[in-house]
Amino acid sequence: MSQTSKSYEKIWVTIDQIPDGKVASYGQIADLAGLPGRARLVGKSLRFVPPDRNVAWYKVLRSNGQIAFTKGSEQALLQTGLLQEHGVMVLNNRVKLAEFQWQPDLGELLFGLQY
DNA sequence: GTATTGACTTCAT
DNA sequence: AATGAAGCCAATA
Repeated sequence: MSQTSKSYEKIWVTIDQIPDGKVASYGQIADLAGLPGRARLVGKSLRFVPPDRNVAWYKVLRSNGQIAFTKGSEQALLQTGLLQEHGVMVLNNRVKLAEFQWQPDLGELLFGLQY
């Protein structure tokens, strides 16, 4: 097992903890996964997600609430649709973080990370 | 081994 | 609000 694949695992597990209707930023996920400063690694890892693993990549946004893809791109539109299906309002390629950013409490984190 | 790239973030214009 | 530079670090070439 390489160190990096373990990091990916932690990232994916962390993303799995984001409840429906909430979102998180790349940096936030990196921090919660025990990888402070590795925001870009989170983005990387999402390209490496195996197909058989369901990771809610669409709940991960930039630190300012914007979708990471170019506005109008196919991926951005897809992500927008998925977010809205899950109860997150998306306006002009952005989410209002004040309302929708995930604020994890200790209970949720411990429950998720024990696996 | 060096160089470039990017699903990022922050600070400064 | 918009844009750009710098910092960042693992993956690629």
